[in-house]
Formats: sequence, structure tokens, C-alpha cells
Amino acid sequence: MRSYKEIRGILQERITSQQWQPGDLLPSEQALSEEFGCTRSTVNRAMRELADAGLVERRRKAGTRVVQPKSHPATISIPVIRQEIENKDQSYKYLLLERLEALPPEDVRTQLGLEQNEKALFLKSLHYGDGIPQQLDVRWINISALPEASQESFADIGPNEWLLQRVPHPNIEHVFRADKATAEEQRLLQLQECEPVFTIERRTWISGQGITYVRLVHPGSRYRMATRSSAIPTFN
Amino acid sequence: MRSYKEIRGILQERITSQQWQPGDLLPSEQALSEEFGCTRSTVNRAMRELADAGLVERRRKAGTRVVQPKSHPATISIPVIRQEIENKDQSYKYLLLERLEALPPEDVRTQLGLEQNEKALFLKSLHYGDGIPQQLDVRWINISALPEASQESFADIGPNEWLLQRVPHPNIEHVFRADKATAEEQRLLQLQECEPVFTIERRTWISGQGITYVRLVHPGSRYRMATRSSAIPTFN
DNA sequence: ACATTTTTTATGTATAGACATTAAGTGATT
DNA sequence: AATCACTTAATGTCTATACATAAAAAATGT
Repeated sequence: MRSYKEIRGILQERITSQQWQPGDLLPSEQALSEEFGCTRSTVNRAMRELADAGLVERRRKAGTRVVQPKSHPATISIPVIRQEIENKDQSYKYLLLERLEALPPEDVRTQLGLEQNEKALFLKSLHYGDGIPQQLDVRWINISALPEASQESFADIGPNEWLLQRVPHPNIEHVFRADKATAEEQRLLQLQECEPVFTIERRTWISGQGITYVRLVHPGSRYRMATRSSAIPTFN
Repeated sequence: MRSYKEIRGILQERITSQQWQPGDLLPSEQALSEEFGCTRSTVNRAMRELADAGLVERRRKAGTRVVQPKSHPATISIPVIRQEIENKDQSYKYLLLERLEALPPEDVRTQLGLEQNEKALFLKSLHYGDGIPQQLDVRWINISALPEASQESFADIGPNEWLLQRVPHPNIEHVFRADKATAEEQRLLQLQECEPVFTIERRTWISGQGITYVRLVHPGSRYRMATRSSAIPTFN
């Protein structure tokens, strides 16, 4: 008797080995359940997970087809910078550079969904690994959504970490860029002439309400973002 | 009667609203099935999908707990550059700069898993949008794994696109970086002084056998990588 | 007090069966 | 040939039930 995992593995193998090619129709759940000697439910779960993984597409009545991918998937996990530094066995240091409540610029205001004259919390902080600057965090926080932020000094904990604890499961949008460093960035991050920065721009919100808008700026020579391993699963 | 999607939505709401906080134990499937008036299977599916999404962690006997996230997830889809250009309604042009079979450098050799004196196919190509260079593709292909590549001129189709069709579902590993441009990159991509490049490094393989190793080099000022929308689902 | 065994319990998986939903295919009608 | 309604086939979901498995908790023995 075959488990859904075994079946999923067999089907995946037939697809990646191109025994079944993009566009090809897979046998119906009915047919496969007979082939594998199990119920349709079991096959259903196997095929559903392959669909979740993007290997096949399923449509009622039309059946299940192997997908012709049009792009390469990549899933990234962006840890809090302290984690990243400590994982490299470096000493972590955090420095708050600026903290004030002010009217954000227009673009940030709309990103956070604030009123015309609503103030937000502005934070600028720097994170070191072994005494070398690794990340500049320039951030606006919506204090209407998070009044506790006004009470927090951020002297001892980075805003990223603080927010991750306080608002654990927001919606997120990221933009990644390679930028020329501004003069300030060059000074703060101790960059060499012409050294670029790797920028992560992040916007988070919960049910339509903006939480934070941040630019995480990294020295190009000291930062890389990598996908854990393979994109195609590798399930469990 | 509630569907697993409704239940999943209700549980998700209770988590994101922090009615259930990180570390909290959720009610058992049994208890929830009574609350929602359905069978345990239905609750199981709802909770399982929340676990897949990373919102909760489940362990036999111990139950289901809300996760305290330690990082921000981001899933990216990297389309073939032609798609990306045409989606912006720009005219696409492709130019093959170099094509030769040669011994790859040591690091590439190990990445592809080649023998000491095994040759590989080297390709260098440039992709334009509206006449402006957008991507430089510098690539090695394992011709032992893909003998057809030797027969392909790559005069009319980019290697990325060709490979996506030929090897649709490989394993993938990505590294993203902000780099200083080399002199050659500066010339080919028509970069300004000090303009950085956004580099995507990709390694693909199937069942241990290396397929390709590539550096996709983009002008920093003309490239951004973005996550589609939210990281936390947004399911179906 | 500590280690070992047993019990218990929540999740994990499978089954057999039912009905729902979607959309492809078919055939009749215009 | 185009449009309509009807049939049908494949996936989608749910139920009720059973047994498996992992690990926490309790009971037992030393």
C-alpha cells in the first residue's frame, strides 16, 4: 500500500525526468488510484501538493497537466540582522542614530496610509558585526497602528526585531535593488569609493493598515542573499 | 456547515489579530471540529495549510502552536528577461556575444560536477529593452547532461529561455548581490561611472547532475526585484 | 531521586463513500 | 457556422471511521 508521499514522489520523478513533459495530461485520480492500489483521496492529496508546488496545473473536468514554467521561483527568508551576524559567529552591536516623530514624506505617507497631517515615528539605526557596519535601517513606523512604539526608546533593541515580536504575522512586500550609495550611506557603512549597496525595501501592513516602511541598506561587498536550497520541493 | 477554507480563514484571523499570540497553544482538532460543527478531517486540512504557510507549528501529542517568526519570508518569481521586457511594452532584442566549448574554471567545474578535463559550453549574451542593455547572461552549460546544447547555435533564442523549455523543473539555487561592475560589464551594459550591477547567480541541477551555472548581471539603475504581494497567504 | 516502562493524547494518514462544482464535450437548434 | 442546452467526466470537498505514530505525561521499579 502506498502513502501519498510515495505517490507524490513517484509522480514528481516522472515529471522532473520528463517522462511526462510540460503540457502532457496526467492520468486521472481514478486511474492513478487503481495503479497504486489506494483510494482517490490519497492520490488527490499527492497531486494537490504537486500543484501547490507549481509542478502541475489542475482544472476540473480538464484534468491535470504538467506546467511549462515561465519563470524561476525563489523563496528567501530574511532573518533579523542580529541573527545573521550571530550565525556567522561575529559579535553584534546595535546603535540607534536617530529617533523622532515627524511628518513623513509624501510617498511614505501613502504607503502607510496616513492622514495629511499625521505624524509617524522615524528611526535610523546601524548594526555592526565584529565592529564593522553591516546594515543601516531607515524606517517609518505608523504610531496610530502601534501606539506602543511611542513608548519604546529603541535604545537597546533594533526596530526590526521589536516589530517582528510585536506584529508577528503582517502582510509583506519587498523590493530588492543594487543602488549607488549616498554620501551619508558611504560614511555610515564605511564604504569604499564606488562600493554599491544592496537595498531591501519592505512595507508591512495588517488588514489594510500600514505598519512600517523601511529601507535596509547593506554594503554590497559584505552582503549576499541566498535561497536556502532548491526551489522545487524537496517537500518533507 | 463550514468549509476548511472558512475555518482556515477564521484561524488565520485569530492569529494575525493576535487573539492567539506566538507561543499560544491552539485548541485541538477535536475541540475545533466541535466548535465549527464539522469533522476532524476538515479542521485538519485547515490547520495543516496554516502550518504549510508557516503561521503555526504542529507536533503530535504536543498540539499546535502559533509560531514566533524569526525572519521575514519572501517568494520571488524570476521571469525570463524577454518576458520582463515585453511586459513593460518595450521592444526586445537579443544578442549572442560568445559561444565556445572549453574547460570551465575550477569553481564552475565543481558546481556542475564535471570531471577534471571535461569541457562545458560557455555562452555570453546580452538582452536589450528598447535598445538599452538590460541583462548580461554569462553562463556555463553541462553538455554531458545536455548534449542537445552542442547542436543549438543560440543565435536566435536566449540560453535562459532555451533551458527553461528543455529542462523545465530542475533544482535551483540562487544568490543575489549588489556588485561593483567590472570594466567589461560597464562597457556592455552601458553603465555610468560607479553604477552598480544587480547580480543573480543561479545554479541548477537534476538528481545531483549539474545543468547550468549562470551570472545574470543587471544595471542597478534599471533593475528591481519585487515580491508579488504579501508573504503570508492570501491563499486561494 | 532517577531511570524505565506504560499510558494517554494530539496529530498524521488512509479508507469508502457521497455530493458539489466546473468546464469540456455533445448534440440539437437556429 | 454559431448558439444554445444537456450530458459527462474530472477535480474539489466533506463525512464517518479506523489505525498509526510521536511524544508528553503518568506510573512503576530500582
